[in-house]
Amino acid sequence: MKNSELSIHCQSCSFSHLCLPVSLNSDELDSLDDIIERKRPLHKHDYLLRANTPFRSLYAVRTGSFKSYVATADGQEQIVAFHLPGDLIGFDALSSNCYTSNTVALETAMVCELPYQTLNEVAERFPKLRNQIMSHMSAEIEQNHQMMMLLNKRTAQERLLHFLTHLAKRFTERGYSSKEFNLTMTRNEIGNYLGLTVETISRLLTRFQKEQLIKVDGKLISILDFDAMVMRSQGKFEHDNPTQRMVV
Amino acid sequence: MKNSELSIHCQSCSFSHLCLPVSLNSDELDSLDDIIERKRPLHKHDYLLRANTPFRSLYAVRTGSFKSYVATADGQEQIVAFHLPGDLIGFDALSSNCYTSNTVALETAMVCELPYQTLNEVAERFPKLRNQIMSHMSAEIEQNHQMMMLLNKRTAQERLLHFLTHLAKRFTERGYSSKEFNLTMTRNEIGNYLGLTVETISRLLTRFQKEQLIKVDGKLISILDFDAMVMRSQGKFEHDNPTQRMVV
DNA sequence: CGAGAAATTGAATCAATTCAATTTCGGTGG
DNA sequence: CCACCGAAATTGAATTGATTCAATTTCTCG
Repeated sequence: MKNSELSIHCQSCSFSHLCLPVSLNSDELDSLDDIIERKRPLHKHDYLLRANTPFRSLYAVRTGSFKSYVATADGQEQIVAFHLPGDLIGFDALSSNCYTSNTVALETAMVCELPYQTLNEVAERFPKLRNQIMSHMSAEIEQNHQMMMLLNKRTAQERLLHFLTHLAKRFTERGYSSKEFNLTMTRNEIGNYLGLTVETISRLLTRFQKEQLIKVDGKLISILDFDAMVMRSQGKFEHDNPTQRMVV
Repeated sequence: MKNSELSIHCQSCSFSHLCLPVSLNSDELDSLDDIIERKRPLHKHDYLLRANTPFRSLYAVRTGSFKSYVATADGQEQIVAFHLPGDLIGFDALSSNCYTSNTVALETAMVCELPYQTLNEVAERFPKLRNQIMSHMSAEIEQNHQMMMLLNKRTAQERLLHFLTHLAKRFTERGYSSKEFNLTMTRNEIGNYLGLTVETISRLLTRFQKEQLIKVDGKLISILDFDAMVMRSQGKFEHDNPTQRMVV
Protein backbone atom coordinates (compact mmCIF):
# COMPACT_ATOMS: atom_id res chain seq x y z
CA MET A 1 0.00 0.00 0.00
CA LYS A 2 1.37 3.37 -0.97
CA ASN A 3 1.60 6.20 1.48
CA SER A 4 -0.37 8.41 -0.83
CA GLU A 5 -3.42 6.28 -0.27
CA LEU A 6 -3.19 6.93 3.43
CA SER A 7 -2.54 10.63 3.08
CA ILE A 8 0.55 10.46 5.21
CA HIS A 9 2.50 13.42 3.96
CA CYS A 10 4.92 15.61 5.80
CA GLN A 11 3.74 18.55 3.70
CA SER A 12 0.23 18.33 5.06
CA CYS A 13 1.17 17.35 8.61
CA SER A 14 0.39 20.01 11.18
CA PHE A 15 3.37 19.02 13.32
CA SER A 16 6.03 19.15 10.64
CA HIS A 17 7.46 22.34 12.16
CA LEU A 18 8.45 20.29 15.22
CA CYS A 19 9.54 17.15 13.42
CA LEU A 20 12.26 16.11 10.98
CA PRO A 21 10.91 18.24 8.08
CA VAL A 22 12.05 21.50 9.68
CA SER A 23 14.10 23.44 7.13
CA LEU A 24 13.78 20.83 4.37
CA ASN A 25 12.71 21.91 0.89
CA SER A 26 10.07 20.31 -1.28
CA ASP A 27 12.35 17.75 -2.92
CA GLU A 28 13.81 16.72 0.35
CA LEU A 29 10.35 16.39 1.86
CA ASP A 30 9.23 14.16 -0.97
CA SER A 31 12.19 11.87 -0.42
CA LEU A 32 11.43 11.75 3.28
CA ASP A 33 7.78 11.06 2.58
CA ASP A 34 8.71 8.12 0.40
CA ILE A 35 10.38 6.24 3.20
CA ILE A 36 7.72 6.74 5.84
CA GLU A 37 5.97 3.49 6.55
CA ARG A 38 2.41 3.01 7.48
CA LYS A 39 1.58 1.74 10.93
CA ARG A 40 -1.83 0.74 12.15
CA PRO A 41 -3.07 2.81 15.08
CA LEU A 42 -1.91 1.82 18.53
CA HIS A 43 -4.30 1.63 21.42
CA LYS A 44 -3.84 2.53 25.05
CA HIS A 45 -1.21 0.28 26.67
CA ASP A 46 0.06 -1.02 23.29
CA TYR A 47 3.83 -1.17 23.04
CA LEU A 48 5.41 0.78 20.18
CA LEU A 49 8.79 -0.70 21.00
CA ARG A 50 10.50 -2.73 23.68
CA ALA A 51 13.92 -2.57 25.27
CA ASN A 52 16.46 -5.15 24.09
CA THR A 53 14.77 -5.68 20.73
CA PRO A 54 16.71 -4.94 17.53
CA PHE A 55 16.71 -1.36 16.35
CA ARG A 56 15.06 -0.94 12.95
CA SER A 57 13.31 2.38 12.91
CA LEU A 58 12.83 5.73 14.46
CA TYR A 59 9.24 6.79 15.02
CA ALA A 60 7.54 10.16 14.82
CA VAL A 61 4.35 10.63 16.81
CA ARG A 62 1.46 11.71 14.56
CA THR A 63 -1.40 11.68 17.04
CA GLY A 64 -1.85 10.65 20.65
CA SER A 65 0.82 10.35 23.30
CA PHE A 66 3.35 7.88 24.64
CA LYS A 67 5.56 7.25 27.63
CA SER A 68 9.06 5.81 27.43
CA TYR A 69 10.60 4.05 30.38
CA VAL A 70 13.73 2.13 31.27
CA ALA A 71 13.66 -0.82 33.63
CA THR A 72 15.60 -0.60 36.90
CA ALA A 73 17.79 -3.43 38.16
CA ASP A 74 14.96 -4.63 40.37
CA GLY A 75 12.32 -4.55 37.67
CA GLN A 76 10.66 -1.25 38.44
CA GLU A 77 10.08 1.28 35.70
CA GLN A 78 11.59 4.75 35.39
CA ILE A 79 9.76 6.94 32.93
CA VAL A 80 12.27 9.02 30.96
CA ALA A 81 9.93 10.88 28.60
CA PHE A 82 6.37 11.63 27.57
CA HIS A 83 5.97 12.01 23.82
CA LEU A 84 3.52 14.26 22.01
CA PRO A 85 2.79 14.65 18.27
CA GLY A 86 5.87 15.71 16.34
CA ASP A 87 8.25 14.05 18.81
CA LEU A 88 10.80 11.56 17.57
CA ILE A 89 11.32 8.27 19.38
CA GLY A 90 14.21 5.82 19.32
CA PHE A 91 17.43 7.84 19.51
CA ASP A 92 18.60 5.79 22.46
CA ALA A 93 19.06 2.76 20.18
CA LEU A 94 21.69 3.99 17.71
CA SER A 95 24.65 3.06 19.86
CA SER A 96 23.82 -0.50 20.87
CA ASN A 97 21.56 -1.23 17.88
CA CYS A 98 18.91 -2.26 20.37
CA TYR A 99 16.23 -0.10 21.89
CA THR A 100 17.14 0.58 25.50
CA SER A 101 13.74 1.82 26.61
CA ASN A 102 10.14 0.72 26.29
CA THR A 103 7.55 2.95 24.66
CA VAL A 104 3.85 2.54 25.38
CA ALA A 105 0.81 4.39 24.04
CA LEU A 106 -1.03 6.36 26.73
CA GLU A 107 -4.11 6.62 24.49
CA THR A 108 -5.03 5.71 20.92
CA ALA A 109 -2.12 6.95 18.84
CA MET A 110 -0.56 6.94 15.38
CA VAL A 111 3.08 7.10 14.39
CA CYS A 112 5.16 7.49 11.26
CA GLU A 113 7.79 4.79 11.03
CA LEU A 114 11.16 5.86 9.66
CA PRO A 115 13.25 2.80 8.77
CA TYR A 116 16.67 3.86 9.88
CA GLN A 117 18.71 2.29 7.10
CA THR A 118 16.62 3.97 4.43
CA LEU A 119 16.61 7.22 6.35
CA ASN A 120 20.39 7.07 6.46
CA GLU A 121 20.59 6.57 2.71
CA VAL A 122 18.38 9.58 2.09
CA ALA A 123 20.36 11.56 4.63
CA GLU A 124 23.44 10.76 2.57
CA ARG A 125 22.03 12.92 -0.22
CA PHE A 126 20.53 15.62 1.98
CA PRO A 127 22.89 17.16 4.51
CA LYS A 128 20.05 19.20 5.92
CA LEU A 129 18.17 16.06 6.87
CA ARG A 130 21.27 14.76 8.59
CA ASN A 131 21.62 17.97 10.52
CA GLN A 132 17.99 17.79 11.44
CA ILE A 133 18.43 14.35 12.97
CA MET A 134 21.53 15.43 14.89
CA SER A 135 19.76 18.57 16.03
CA HIS A 136 16.93 16.51 17.49
CA MET A 137 19.38 14.27 19.32
CA SER A 138 21.20 17.29 20.67
CA ALA A 139 17.94 18.80 21.88
CA GLU A 140 17.16 15.56 23.65
CA ILE A 141 20.50 15.69 25.46
CA GLU A 142 19.84 19.29 26.43
CA GLN A 143 16.43 18.31 27.74
CA ASN A 144 17.95 15.54 29.82
CA HIS A 145 20.34 18.02 31.42
CA GLN A 146 17.44 20.22 32.42
CA MET A 147 15.77 17.15 33.86
CA MET A 148 18.78 16.33 36.03
CA MET A 149 18.71 19.88 37.29
CA LEU A 150 15.01 19.60 38.06
CA LEU A 151 15.44 16.34 39.97
CA ASN A 152 18.50 17.46 41.93
CA LYS A 153 17.74 21.06 42.71
CA ARG A 154 13.99 21.46 42.83
CA THR A 155 11.37 20.70 45.46
CA ALA A 156 8.30 18.58 44.80
CA GLN A 157 6.11 21.57 44.08
CA GLU A 158 8.68 23.19 41.80
CA ARG A 159 8.99 19.96 39.84
CA LEU A 160 5.26 19.57 39.35
CA LEU A 161 4.80 23.22 38.43
CA HIS A 162 7.58 22.90 35.88
CA PHE A 163 5.97 19.74 34.52
CA LEU A 164 2.60 21.42 34.08
CA THR A 165 3.92 24.62 32.53
CA HIS A 166 6.27 22.71 30.26
CA LEU A 167 3.39 20.56 29.09
CA ALA A 168 1.33 23.70 28.48
CA LYS A 169 4.14 25.14 26.37
CA ARG A 170 4.38 21.96 24.33
CA PHE A 171 0.63 22.04 23.72
CA THR A 172 0.92 25.63 22.53
CA GLU A 173 3.64 24.69 20.03
CA ARG A 174 1.26 22.06 18.68
CA GLY A 175 -1.65 24.40 18.28
CA TYR A 176 -3.63 23.01 21.19
CA SER A 177 -5.01 24.99 24.07
CA SER A 178 -2.38 25.70 26.68
CA LYS A 179 -5.01 26.88 29.16
CA GLU A 180 -6.96 23.67 29.35
CA PHE A 181 -5.84 20.15 28.57
CA ASN A 182 -6.30 16.54 29.50
CA LEU A 183 -3.51 14.62 31.13
CA THR A 184 -3.10 11.34 29.30
CA MET A 185 -0.82 9.99 32.00
CA THR A 186 -1.85 8.93 35.50
CA ARG A 187 -0.78 10.72 38.69
CA ASN A 188 1.36 7.69 39.31
CA GLU A 189 3.19 8.17 36.01
CA ILE A 190 3.73 11.86 36.67
CA GLY A 191 5.19 10.98 40.05
CA ASN A 192 7.38 8.28 38.57
CA TYR A 193 8.75 10.74 36.00
CA LEU A 194 9.38 13.47 38.58
CA GLY A 195 10.82 11.22 41.28
CA LEU A 196 7.82 11.68 43.59
CA THR A 197 5.01 9.48 44.90
CA VAL A 198 1.39 9.47 43.74
CA GLU A 199 0.33 10.85 47.08
CA THR A 200 2.62 13.83 46.73
CA ILE A 201 1.31 14.60 43.24
CA SER A 202 -2.24 14.38 44.45
CA ARG A 203 -1.64 16.61 47.46
CA LEU A 204 0.16 19.20 45.36
CA LEU A 205 -2.56 19.36 42.71
CA THR A 206 -5.08 19.95 45.48
CA ARG A 207 -2.82 22.64 46.92
CA PHE A 208 -2.31 24.37 43.56
CA GLN A 209 -6.05 24.42 43.10
CA LYS A 210 -6.57 26.02 46.50
CA GLU A 211 -3.97 28.61 45.58
CA GLN A 212 -5.86 29.42 42.38
CA LEU A 213 -2.97 28.41 40.13
CA ILE A 214 -4.92 25.70 38.36
CA LYS A 215 -8.32 24.07 38.29
CA VAL A 216 -8.33 20.30 38.57
CA ASP A 217 -11.17 18.14 37.36
CA GLY A 218 -9.83 14.62 37.26
CA LYS A 219 -7.58 14.45 34.22
CA LEU A 220 -8.67 17.86 32.99
CA ILE A 221 -6.32 20.63 34.04
CA SER A 222 -7.05 24.32 33.57
CA ILE A 223 -4.18 26.74 33.89
CA LEU A 224 -5.34 29.83 35.78
CA ASP A 225 -2.09 31.70 36.40
CA PHE A 226 0.63 30.54 34.04
CA ASP A 227 3.12 33.28 34.92
CA ALA A 228 2.90 32.64 38.64
CA MET A 229 3.38 28.93 37.99
CA VAL A 230 6.53 29.53 35.95
CA MET A 231 7.87 31.86 38.64
CA ARG A 232 7.21 29.40 41.39
CA SER A 233 8.62 26.51 39.38
CA GLN A 234 11.90 28.37 39.56
CA GLY A 235 11.67 28.84 43.29
CA LYS A 236 10.81 32.50 43.07
CA PHE A 237 8.11 34.44 44.89
CA GLU A 238 7.34 31.80 47.45
CA HIS A 239 4.64 32.65 50.00
CA ASP A 240 4.24 36.17 48.67
CA ASN A 241 7.86 36.80 49.44
CA PRO A 242 9.37 38.46 46.37
CA THR A 243 12.99 37.79 47.29
CA GLN A 244 14.96 35.32 45.31
CA ARG A 245 16.27 32.13 46.83
CA MET A 246 19.63 32.70 48.44
CA VAL A 247 22.51 31.41 46.40
CA VAL A 248 25.70 30.34 48.09
CA MET B 1 51.74 24.47 13.06
CA LYS B 2 51.01 21.00 11.74
CA ASN B 3 49.61 18.28 13.91
CA SER B 4 52.47 16.00 13.00
CA GLU B 5 54.83 18.26 14.86
CA LEU B 6 52.81 17.82 17.97
CA SER B 7 52.35 14.09 17.63
CA ILE B 8 48.63 14.31 17.95
CA HIS B 9 47.48 11.27 16.08
CA CYS B 10 44.43 9.15 16.59
CA GLN B 11 46.45 6.10 15.52
CA SER B 12 48.81 6.46 18.41
CA CYS B 13 46.25 7.61 20.97
CA SER B 14 45.62 5.11 23.72
CA PHE B 15 41.99 6.17 24.03
CA SER B 16 41.02 5.84 20.38
CA HIS B 17 38.96 2.75 21.17
CA LEU B 18 36.60 4.94 23.21
CA CYS B 19 36.61 7.97 20.95
CA LEU B 20 35.48 8.82 17.42
CA PRO B 21 38.07 6.56 15.72
CA VAL B 22 36.24 3.38 16.71
CA SER B 23 35.71 1.26 13.57
CA LEU B 24 37.39 3.72 11.20
CA ASN B 25 40.05 2.46 8.77
CA SER B 26 43.45 3.98 8.13
CA ASP B 27 42.33 6.42 5.43
CA GLU B 28 39.44 7.60 7.48
CA LEU B 29 41.68 8.05 10.50
CA ASP B 30 44.11 10.15 8.48
CA SER B 31 41.29 12.42 7.36
CA LEU B 32 40.10 12.74 10.93
CA ASP B 33 43.62 13.45 12.11
CA ASP B 34 43.93 16.27 9.60
CA ILE B 35 41.12 18.28 11.10
CA ILE B 36 42.11 17.96 14.74
CA GLU B 37 43.31 21.26 16.05
CA ARG B 38 45.94 21.84 18.62
CA LYS B 39 44.95 23.32 21.94
CA ARG B 40 47.31 24.45 24.62
CA PRO B 41 46.91 22.56 27.90
CA LEU B 42 44.21 23.72 30.25
CA HIS B 43 44.84 24.10 33.94
CA LYS B 44 42.63 23.37 36.90
CA HIS B 45 39.57 25.65 36.87
CA ASP B 46 40.16 26.75 33.24
CA TYR B 47 37.01 26.84 31.13
CA LEU B 48 37.04 24.73 27.97
CA LEU B 49 33.72 26.20 26.92
CA ARG B 50 30.94 28.35 28.26
CA ALA B 51 27.17 28.20 27.95
CA ASN B 52 25.61 30.67 25.52
CA THR B 53 28.74 31.07 23.43
CA PRO B 54 28.65 30.13 19.73
CA PHE B 55 29.18 26.49 18.89
CA ARG B 56 32.31 25.91 16.81
CA SER B 57 33.81 22.62 17.82
CA LEU B 58 33.40 19.36 19.58
CA TYR B 59 36.22 18.39 21.91
CA ALA B 60 37.74 15.04 22.77
CA VAL B 61 39.50 14.72 26.10
CA ARG B 62 43.12 13.59 25.65
CA THR B 63 44.36 13.79 29.22
CA GLY B 64 42.97 15.00 32.50
CA SER B 65 39.34 15.40 33.47
CA PHE B 66 36.50 17.90 33.23
CA LYS B 67 33.11 18.65 34.68
CA SER B 68 30.20 20.03 32.69
CA TYR B 69 27.41 21.90 34.38
CA VAL B 70 24.28 23.82 33.50
CA ALA B 71 23.20 26.89 35.42
CA THR B 72 19.89 26.83 37.29
CA ALA B 73 17.40 29.68 37.13
CA ASP B 74 18.76 31.03 40.40
CA GLY B 75 22.39 30.85 39.37
CA GLN B 76 23.42 27.62 41.05
CA GLU B 77 25.24 24.95 39.10
CA GLN B 78 24.05 21.46 38.26
CA ILE B 79 26.83 19.17 37.15
CA VAL B 80 25.61 16.95 34.30
CA ALA B 81 28.79 15.01 33.52
CA PHE B 82 32.38 14.26 34.45
CA HIS B 83 34.59 13.70 31.43
CA LEU B 84 37.60 11.36 31.21
CA PRO B 85 40.08 10.80 28.37
CA GLY B 86 38.36 9.61 25.20
CA ASP B 87 35.08 11.35 26.08
CA LEU B 88 33.52 13.75 23.60
CA ILE B 89 32.21 17.12 24.72
CA GLY B 90 29.77 19.51 23.10
CA PHE B 91 26.86 17.46 21.75
CA ASP B 92 24.40 19.64 23.61
CA ALA B 93 25.18 22.54 21.27
CA LEU B 94 24.12 21.16 17.87
CA SER B 95 20.51 22.15 18.20
CA SER B 96 20.77 25.75 19.30
CA ASN B 97 24.23 26.37 17.81
CA CYS B 98 25.30 27.56 21.24
CA TYR B 99 26.82 25.53 24.01
CA THR B 100 24.22 25.03 26.71
CA SER B 101 26.59 23.90 29.41
CA ASN B 102 29.89 25.03 30.90
CA THR B 103 32.92 22.77 30.89
CA VAL B 104 35.76 23.25 33.35
CA ALA B 105 39.06 21.39 33.80
CA LEU B 106 39.28 19.59 37.15
CA GLU B 107 43.07 19.26 36.75
CA THR B 108 45.67 19.99 34.09
CA ALA B 109 44.17 18.61 30.90
CA MET B 110 44.53 18.41 27.13
CA VAL B 111 41.86 18.15 24.46
CA CYS B 112 41.62 17.56 20.73
CA GLU B 113 39.50 20.20 19.08
CA LEU B 114 37.24 18.99 16.28
CA PRO B 115 35.92 21.99 14.29
CA TYR B 116 32.38 20.92 13.61
CA GLN B 117 32.03 22.31 10.12
CA THR B 118 35.15 20.52 8.93
CA LEU B 119 34.14 17.39 10.77
CA ASN B 120 30.82 17.48 8.96
CA GLU B 121 32.53 17.80 5.60
CA VAL B 122 34.72 14.80 6.32
CA ALA B 123 31.69 12.91 7.62
CA GLU B 124 30.06 13.54 4.25
CA ARG B 125 32.67 11.29 2.67
CA PHE B 126 32.81 8.72 5.45
CA PRO B 127 29.47 7.29 6.55
CA LYS B 128 31.19 5.36 9.30
CA LEU B 129 32.41 8.57 10.90
CA ARG B 130 28.87 9.94 10.78
CA ASN B 131 27.56 6.82 12.44
CA GLN B 132 30.26 7.09 15.03
CA ILE B 133 29.16 10.60 15.96
CA MET B 134 25.51 9.58 16.12
CA SER B 135 26.43 6.54 18.15
CA HIS B 136 28.17 8.70 20.71
CA MET B 137 25.18 11.00 20.96
CA SER B 138 22.88 8.03 21.37
CA ALA B 139 25.08 6.62 24.12
CA GLU B 140 24.92 9.96 25.89
CA ILE B 141 21.12 9.89 25.79
CA GLU B 142 21.15 6.35 27.15
CA GLN B 143 23.47 7.46 29.94
CA ASN B 144 21.16 10.30 30.84
CA HIS B 145 18.25 7.88 31.15
CA GLN B 146 20.24 5.77 33.58
CA MET B 147 21.02 8.93 35.50
CA MET B 148 17.33 9.84 35.84
CA MET B 149 16.73 6.34 37.14
CA LEU B 150 19.55 6.72 39.63
CA LEU B 151 18.27 10.05 40.90
CA ASN B 152 14.62 9.00 41.14
CA LYS B 153 14.83 5.43 42.37
CA ARG B 154 18.03 5.11 44.37
CA THR B 155 18.99 6.04 47.90
CA ALA B 156 22.00 8.17 48.77
CA GLN B 157 24.23 5.16 49.40
CA GLU B 158 23.12 3.40 46.23
CA ARG B 159 23.88 6.52 44.20
CA LEU B 160 27.36 6.94 45.62
CA LEU B 161 28.18 3.25 45.25
CA HIS B 162 27.04 3.42 41.64
CA PHE B 163 29.14 6.51 41.11
CA LEU B 164 32.27 4.87 42.48
CA THR B 165 31.85 1.57 40.65
CA HIS B 166 30.97 3.33 37.41
CA LEU B 167 34.08 5.46 37.74
CA ALA B 168 36.14 2.32 38.41
CA LYS B 169 34.72 0.73 35.25
CA ARG B 170 35.57 3.80 33.20
CA PHE B 171 39.13 3.76 34.54
CA THR B 172 39.44 0.09 33.56
CA GLU B 173 38.33 0.86 29.99
CA ARG B 174 41.09 3.45 29.86
CA GLY B 175 43.80 1.14 31.09
CA TYR B 176 44.07 2.73 34.52
CA SER B 177 43.81 0.90 37.79
CA SER B 178 40.23 0.28 38.79
CA LYS B 179 41.25 -0.73 42.30
CA GLU B 180 42.89 2.52 43.27
CA PHE B 181 42.34 5.97 41.86
CA ASN B 182 42.34 9.63 42.69
CA LEU B 183 39.12 11.60 42.63
CA THR B 184 39.73 14.78 40.65
CA MET B 185 36.41 16.23 41.79
CA THR B 186 35.60 17.48 45.28
CA ARG B 187 33.05 15.84 47.60
CA ASN B 188 30.93 18.88 46.90
CA GLU B 189 30.97 18.21 43.16
CA ILE B 190 30.13 14.54 43.65
CA GLY B 191 27.19 15.57 45.82
CA ASN B 192 26.06 18.16 43.29
CA TYR B 193 26.12 15.55 40.52
CA LEU B 194 24.25 12.95 42.57
CA GLY B 195 21.69 15.30 44.08
CA LEU B 196 23.13 14.99 47.58
CA THR B 197 24.93 17.30 50.02
CA VAL B 198 28.65 17.30 50.81
CA GLU B 199 27.89 16.12 54.31
CA THR B 200 26.05 13.08 53.02
CA ILE B 201 28.91 12.16 50.68
CA SER B 202 31.40 12.50 53.50
CA ARG B 203 29.35 10.42 55.91
CA LEU B 204 28.80 7.69 53.32
CA LEU B 205 32.48 7.46 52.41
CA THR B 206 33.27 7.03 56.09
CA ARG B 207 30.57 4.38 56.37
CA PHE B 208 31.77 2.48 53.27
CA GLN B 209 35.25 2.46 54.74
CA LYS B 210 33.98 1.05 58.04
CA GLU B 211 32.14 -1.64 56.08
CA GLN B 212 35.37 -2.57 54.30
CA LEU B 213 34.00 -1.72 50.86
CA ILE B 214 36.61 0.93 50.16
CA LYS B 215 39.60 2.60 51.70
CA VAL B 216 39.53 6.39 51.75
CA ASP B 217 42.63 8.51 51.99
CA GLY B 218 41.57 12.01 51.07
CA LYS B 219 41.13 11.98 47.32
CA LEU B 220 42.65 8.52 46.96
CA ILE B 221 40.04 5.78 46.85
CA SER B 222 40.87 2.08 47.00
CA ILE B 223 38.17 -0.36 45.98
CA LEU B 224 38.19 -3.33 48.36
CA ASP B 225 35.05 -5.22 47.36
CA PHE B 226 33.88 -4.20 43.91
CA ASP B 227 31.25 -6.93 43.58
CA ALA B 228 29.60 -6.10 46.88
CA MET B 229 29.55 -2.45 45.87
CA VAL B 230 27.82 -3.20 42.57
CA MET B 231 25.31 -5.41 44.36
CA ARG B 232 24.53 -2.78 46.93
CA SER B 233 24.35 -0.02 44.34
CA GLN B 234 21.38 -1.94 42.96
CA GLY B 235 19.71 -2.20 46.32
CA LYS B 236 20.53 -5.86 46.78
CA PHE B 237 21.92 -7.66 49.81
CA GLU B 238 21.30 -4.89 52.26
CA HIS B 239 22.31 -5.58 55.86
CA ASP B 240 23.29 -9.17 55.11
CA ASN B 241 19.75 -9.80 53.98
CA PRO B 242 20.01 -11.66 50.67
CA THR B 243 16.43 -11.02 49.58
CA GLN B 244 15.79 -8.67 46.74
CA ARG B 245 13.91 -5.43 47.22
CA MET B 246 10.19 -5.97 46.96
CA VAL B 247 8.74 -4.78 43.71
CA VAL B 248 5.12 -3.69 43.54
C1' DC C 1 -24.03 -2.09 37.08
C1' DG C 2 -20.02 -3.76 39.34
C1' DA C 3 -15.12 -4.62 40.04
C1' DG C 4 -10.56 -3.16 39.83
C1' DA C 5 -7.69 0.75 39.14
C1' DA C 6 -6.76 5.44 40.23
C1' DA C 7 -6.99 9.18 43.24
C1' DT C 8 -7.50 11.46 47.65
C1' DT C 9 -6.61 12.46 52.40
C1' DG C 10 -4.68 11.93 57.11
C1' DA C 11 -1.19 10.39 60.46
C1' DA C 12 3.18 8.56 61.53
C1' DT C 13 7.83 7.89 60.07
C1' DC C 14 12.35 8.53 58.14
C1' DA C 15 16.24 9.55 54.98
C1' DA C 16 18.65 13.22 54.00
C1' DT C 17 19.29 18.07 54.89
C1' DT C 18 20.43 21.97 57.51
C1' DC C 19 22.89 24.14 60.96
C1' DA C 20 26.98 24.33 63.58
C1' DA C 21 31.55 23.42 65.07
C1' DT C 22 35.99 21.72 64.22
C1' DT C 23 39.68 19.52 61.72
C1' DT C 24 42.42 18.65 57.71
C1' DC C 25 44.26 19.73 53.29
C1' DG C 26 46.66 22.30 49.71
C1' DG C 27 48.84 25.98 47.92
C1' DT C 28 51.58 30.44 48.59
C1' DG C 29 54.87 33.55 50.30
C1' DG C 30 58.42 34.66 53.42
C1' DC D 1 61.17 24.52 54.81
C1' DC D 2 57.67 26.05 57.48
C1' DA D 3 53.84 29.07 58.64
C1' DC D 4 49.67 30.56 57.33
C1' DC D 5 45.13 31.05 55.15
C1' DG D 6 41.10 29.81 52.78
C1' DA D 7 38.92 25.87 50.89
C1' DA D 8 37.50 21.25 51.61
C1' DA D 9 36.15 17.70 54.53
C1' DT D 10 34.38 15.67 58.71
C1' DT D 11 31.24 14.88 62.42
C1' DG D 12 27.23 15.60 65.49
C1' DA D 13 22.54 17.29 66.60
C1' DA D 14 18.27 19.09 65.24
C1' DT D 15 15.01 19.63 61.63
C1' DT D 16 12.04 18.70 57.72
C1' DG D 17 10.05 17.56 53.11
C1' DA D 18 8.49 13.82 51.25
C1' DT D 19 7.41 9.03 51.96
C1' DT D 20 5.06 5.23 53.87
C1' DC D 21 1.18 3.21 55.74
C1' DA D 22 -3.69 3.12 55.99
C1' DA D 23 -8.37 4.05 54.94
C1' DT D 24 -11.73 5.65 51.89
C1' DT D 25 -13.67 7.65 47.78
C1' DT D 26 -13.99 8.23 42.95
C1' DC D 27 -13.33 6.97 38.42
C1' DT D 28 -13.41 3.80 34.23
C1' DC D 29 -14.92 0.65 31.26
C1' DG D 30 -16.28 -4.19 30.15
